[in-house]
Amino acid sequence: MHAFRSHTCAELTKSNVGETVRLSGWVNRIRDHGGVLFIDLRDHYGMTQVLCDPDSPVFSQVEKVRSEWCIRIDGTVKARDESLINPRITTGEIEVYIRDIEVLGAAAELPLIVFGDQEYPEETRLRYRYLDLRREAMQRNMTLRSDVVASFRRRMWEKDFREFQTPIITASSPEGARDFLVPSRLHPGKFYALPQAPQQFKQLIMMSGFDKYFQIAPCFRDEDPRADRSPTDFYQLDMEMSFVTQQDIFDTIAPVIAGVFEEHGQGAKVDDPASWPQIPYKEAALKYGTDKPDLRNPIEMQDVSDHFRGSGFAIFAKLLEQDGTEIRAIPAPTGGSRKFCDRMNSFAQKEGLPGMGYIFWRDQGEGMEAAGPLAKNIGPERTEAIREQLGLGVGDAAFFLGGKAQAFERVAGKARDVIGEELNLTEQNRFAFAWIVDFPIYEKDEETGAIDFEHNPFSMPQGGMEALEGDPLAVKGYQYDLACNGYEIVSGAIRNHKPEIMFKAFELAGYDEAEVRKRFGALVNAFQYGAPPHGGCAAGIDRIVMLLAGTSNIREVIMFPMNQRAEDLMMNAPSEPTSDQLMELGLRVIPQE
RNA sequence: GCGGUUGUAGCUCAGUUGGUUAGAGUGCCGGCCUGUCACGCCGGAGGUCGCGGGUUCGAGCCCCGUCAACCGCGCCA
Repeated sequence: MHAFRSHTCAELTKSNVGETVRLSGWVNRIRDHGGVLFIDLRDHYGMTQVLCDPDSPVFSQVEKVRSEWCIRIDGTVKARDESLINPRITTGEIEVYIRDIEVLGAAAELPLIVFGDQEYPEETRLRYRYLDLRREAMQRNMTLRSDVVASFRRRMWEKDFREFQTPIITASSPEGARDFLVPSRLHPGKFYALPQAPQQFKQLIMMSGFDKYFQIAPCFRDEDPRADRSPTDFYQLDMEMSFVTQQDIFDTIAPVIAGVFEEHGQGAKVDDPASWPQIPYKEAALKYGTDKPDLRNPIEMQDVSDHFRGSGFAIFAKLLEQDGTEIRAIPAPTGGSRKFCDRMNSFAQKEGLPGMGYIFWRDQGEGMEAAGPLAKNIGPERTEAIREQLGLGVGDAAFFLGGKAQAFERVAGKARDVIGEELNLTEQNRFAFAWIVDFPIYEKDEETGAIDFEHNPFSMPQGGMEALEGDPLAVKGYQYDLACNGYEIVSGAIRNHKPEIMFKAFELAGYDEAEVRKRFGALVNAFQYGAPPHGGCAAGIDRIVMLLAGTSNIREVIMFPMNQRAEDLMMNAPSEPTSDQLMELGLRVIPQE
């Protein structure tokens, strides 16, 4: 017999009754009845009830066993009495009578209990990740992750993409985020960098004639984390194609994404990729207040500035006299109660805005009555015009935010989410996708007035060289994101493969040719030797798995994540180097305050 | 860097208006129990109330500072 097991803990059925078997696993739960003692033995695959009584030669040893000990048992498979069958486990028809036991690994008192759904502080979970990962939900999440990656690979291979690995220790590639630097021992004073993405390499792979590339690629960025953003490193399905238009990229990757969501979405509705809308960035900002809208929520915001211009509501009327200001309405069907409106108003205040004016319409005997502080101030005619524009009626409400879009848009978008959720307007059990297109290439720094790249500098401007001759802020790129349920899950572009357009694009952002050659030398050089038009995208693996697992915390789907301060509590990283290491690298650490 | 929330037993949490000896569940240790599957019953150990200072006759609770965790902003695809 095998040293550790003849079967897994999920395998035994009625058909094995009478057999002598060997199982290994962890003690999930013990039920000691004095005479008879039950143990739920657990492994990756499932659970088997094993039992023991004083007739067993090893009873006294089995009695000593505790939760999470790793043990091996030999025993006889017994059928359970009809009344004792446990339908909740696959092995519920049988149990194994223990005749021999070997303790493979005893366990000390546990900092967290594997069995059950008890919640634990993340600090504990991360410090003892190997225990946390034993839990059913984490076993499920990590298995899902592996299956999703496998599914992506299979779907890409089926489309004739090839997977290539690109360097991890490489040159700093200034793409916007902060680099992780790696000191060079052979070249004291010089540093490698970890790639923020395989961006330049994949473009060079296109230069090299490979046509269709993909990779499940680690990306490294030294930025602060969020619930949906892992610090330090994360994984992307990175892909690039030659001789393609933006639409070709969509047509290629959309079925891959949709397929993975169909396969692992547990029956949730997945919007048909052919029907995914393509929403210009500007329109998304207006309607949804974000470039990653949740389209399960039907609410669309509208510009209602005209109704407030010169109105009796002085705050808005005055605001509108300034340049670049507007009044935005968030319609809230079925939200027509003062209680709800007040709650949303205080939500806006908590988010740092002065507040959110509102109007709601209620039934008043012979007709509709508009209530709320705004309605009084602007009068019945304007109120009615607003109601008509927004298509609202009795029992509905509308919220209003004013000022420069930049100042309130983020909160407006968040309010839209909260309203949709609280009023049950946001559809459940659905994955709603939208391409966001026509991103601006440049943005203006509010303080300095300087023009800089809004995104990474690799995108082809729509209109090419000609477009770059005009107003930089009006230039759109062949650059796109895919949003799903309020998360950005894909980002990509048709690349700028013409050196002269590239130099011009950088010039507008204040970088001269020498600077571009220095920072993107490999690409610029390569582009001189017959560059094919190309483009691609990258899909966030962690975020996709997070959505499929139904969690909003990315650390639930990463095996060994960092905490909020980019520390690995389990491995004790980061840590201080030895002085020998520093010496060898020619480095000295400047003590911090 | 900034803001919010939280910090009480190994773990999850309660703790009233500032008032005597800080509680519960779970886990742990011991005892009883031959059909449980979140087994049950009895008993026990286990506490720097994050840390420091202050107010007060008296602080887990109020005040100031500080540290940590999470969430968010800035930042970042």
